[in-house]
Amino acid sequence: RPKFYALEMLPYPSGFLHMGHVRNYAIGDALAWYKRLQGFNVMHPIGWDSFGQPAEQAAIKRGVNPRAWTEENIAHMRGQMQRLGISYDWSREIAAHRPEYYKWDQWFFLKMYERGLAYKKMSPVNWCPREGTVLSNEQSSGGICWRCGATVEKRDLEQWFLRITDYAEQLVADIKQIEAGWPEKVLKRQRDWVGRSEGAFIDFAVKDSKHKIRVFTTRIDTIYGATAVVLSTEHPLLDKLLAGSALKDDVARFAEKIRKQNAGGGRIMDQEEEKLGINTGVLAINPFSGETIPVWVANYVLMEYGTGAVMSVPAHDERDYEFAQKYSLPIRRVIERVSHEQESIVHDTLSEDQSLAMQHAFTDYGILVNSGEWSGKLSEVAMQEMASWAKAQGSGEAAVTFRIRDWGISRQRFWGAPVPIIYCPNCGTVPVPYDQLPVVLPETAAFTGTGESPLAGVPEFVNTTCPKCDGPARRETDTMDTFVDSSWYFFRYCDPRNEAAPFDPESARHWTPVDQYIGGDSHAVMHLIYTRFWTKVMRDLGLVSFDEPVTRLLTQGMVTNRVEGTDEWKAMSKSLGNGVDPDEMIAAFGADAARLFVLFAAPIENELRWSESGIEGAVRFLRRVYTMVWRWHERLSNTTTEDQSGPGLSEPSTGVRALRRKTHQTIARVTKDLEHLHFNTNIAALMELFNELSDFNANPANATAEDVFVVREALQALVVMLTPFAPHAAEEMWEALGHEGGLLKSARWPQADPELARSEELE
RNA sequence: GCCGGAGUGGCGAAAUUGGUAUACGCACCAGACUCAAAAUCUGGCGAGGUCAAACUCAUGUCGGUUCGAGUCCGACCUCCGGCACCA
Repeated sequence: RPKFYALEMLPYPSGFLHMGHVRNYAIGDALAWYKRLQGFNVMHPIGWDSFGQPAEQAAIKRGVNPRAWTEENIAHMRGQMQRLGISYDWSREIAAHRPEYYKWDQWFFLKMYERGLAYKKMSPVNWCPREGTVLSNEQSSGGICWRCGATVEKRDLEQWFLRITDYAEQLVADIKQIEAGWPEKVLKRQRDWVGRSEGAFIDFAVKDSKHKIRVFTTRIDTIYGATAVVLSTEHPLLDKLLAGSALKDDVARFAEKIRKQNAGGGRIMDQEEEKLGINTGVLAINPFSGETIPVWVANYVLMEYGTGAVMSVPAHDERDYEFAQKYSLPIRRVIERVSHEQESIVHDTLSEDQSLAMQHAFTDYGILVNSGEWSGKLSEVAMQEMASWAKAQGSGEAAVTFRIRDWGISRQRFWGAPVPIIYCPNCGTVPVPYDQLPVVLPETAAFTGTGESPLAGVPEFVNTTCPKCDGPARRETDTMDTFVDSSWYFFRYCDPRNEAAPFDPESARHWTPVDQYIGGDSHAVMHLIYTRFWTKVMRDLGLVSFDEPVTRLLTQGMVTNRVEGTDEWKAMSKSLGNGVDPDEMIAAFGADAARLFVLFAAPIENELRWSESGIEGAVRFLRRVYTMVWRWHERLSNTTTEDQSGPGLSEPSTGVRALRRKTHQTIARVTKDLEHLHFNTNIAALMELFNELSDFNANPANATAEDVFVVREALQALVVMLTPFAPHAAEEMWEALGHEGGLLKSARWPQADPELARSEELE
């Protein structure tokens, strides 16, 4: 049978399912059931993202053992999933905190280390003071901790990184392979995050010096308008350029002030921030015009992007314009607007007045003016030619830069996969040999919460022997970011008990890529970028043969509830007191009604507003269908050949024709909508079919053979099509209709007869 | 500021390629059943208008294309989300 891989995002075992999980799993299970009934061989696995901060926080605050705490949570949540009746293949269950899983995190780390993709460097890292740990760039976006919201600080630490920047180009280019199946808003955020930008590096020679300042620009066509070169306060050339200068101390003081503002409190500057700068007294030479322009240092130039230096073109860049206004730097216009009527007209000269009259930077493309031999050319043309010219002159080249930076995976935490590295006084940094994996976490450690790696306080872990020289050595005490665990877990499901490899490539060839992945869009950049990166690394290791791990992605909306005493709908949470306990819902209404409601109440990508009366409506519907099935139970389960022969040769009655038409129209509509995951309209269609059945109003006691036939046809279709949304009820009703061995054995997804589904008008 | 997405009853929402706007459900109203209530069943339910109908007006606003526009085009308004000195 053809395979289908339906996957929901790996949950963190916090201890309790919330309604967002219920929605997620109801969607995945509906799809899994639909595909099974269509004859697919469906893999529908689940597991646990069981490393991470909360277990450690529980250990710090309440002294519990993180492993025991985690296992208890998993046991409880597994029970909740089973009460919901999600059809998972429990034989494939995995958990990230178990050595048989994280052994392979370490294995991948070593493979990357061998290939130079994992490396260590001293680096200013994003530091969350509240949690006492390092965060990745993604996790500290906007200068606040993604988990606790604390303001992130900068600290210098030796950190392990994965070279995701080596794959930046592919992470953008390969989007075209998945754009048909992924939501545009996710792809957009990924593109933004990778931040690919085409432009050029240009070298400005420094007057009376052998040094050159390299800038990055996307607008080389504006270079004749450059009236300054501006460096970041962190720029490494700064000290050399200022050696012996009278202004040296002033500049150093300025840089220190800015550094304090930015690092202290970790605040990321925004556009409202005032631009501050200082003239270094150094002069640079524009390689195009030969003009000499001043070199400034300013707070608005970021060291982390491009080269940490820019050419300042106030006439054609808003930031440079603002900076020039403040410090009275010249503003020289070198691009003129092109209008369609006058595309051939060149404005070669502009008066000084016109330039000074600019109220804003003109940032569009246009025609170059006051640009020497390039005057009169269109921006698009000039950019290419000027980059080539610069290269020929040895003063630059066309270049592509990216915003994404390498993935820092070091965490000064206990509850994670240990980085499999040993430091030997003689041999230096030594990778743990593969046959010594896994590097097992000790049972416990001292949880001080101070930010020191807890593993550093466990001598029997730290002290080891060097694999190379057998001398005494120390283990690395950092653990890995938990996003490592979730970057490849769905490959492990294919072959979860393999002890010789993360998975057998054969089994991955069969099951992957994932046909449908379902989860919240909060993972649009972090998890979904990392897992795409990891897949490309696995491809280069020969483990998989494709570039992209997920063919179709669905991002579900949040489940919200009214906050007591307000008109606000917010995501359910304990602190707001607007949470709904899935177990209580199951106890009060049943798992099927809860699942039916969350799928019916809104399109899955929309926010879902919780409603008690809504779920009661789902109960009512299921009860009505039940009642009808039981009314017909006896007549339908005592099948005679006559009953199954169809409406015979006689002219069918209007009512019979109408019911059959509705039945087949519904089958066609539901089948089509399910392919597009429009569960809300599917369920509405099933309700319509049921209403039509009610209107048909035949009495089982004296129904004709024809009546029995059409009622059976309609009820069977209804029950089978209800299975993805209410599997328990459907199973029971299927048996009541006279079938033995259950739905999976005796039921198939119904087929629509287009002839019967044809609308009345056409007859 | 830039980039996405969305505006349809009291509410969640439907509406193939432009072709009966408001399917389905919730809430509400009336009736049946009941001593009564709940549950259940039946009917009603965009607004105005009428005994009832006819009719008029309604898919954020203003224009346009078309025999015909929720849907297409132009301008604008509002809300939600993302990014935010990325050169």
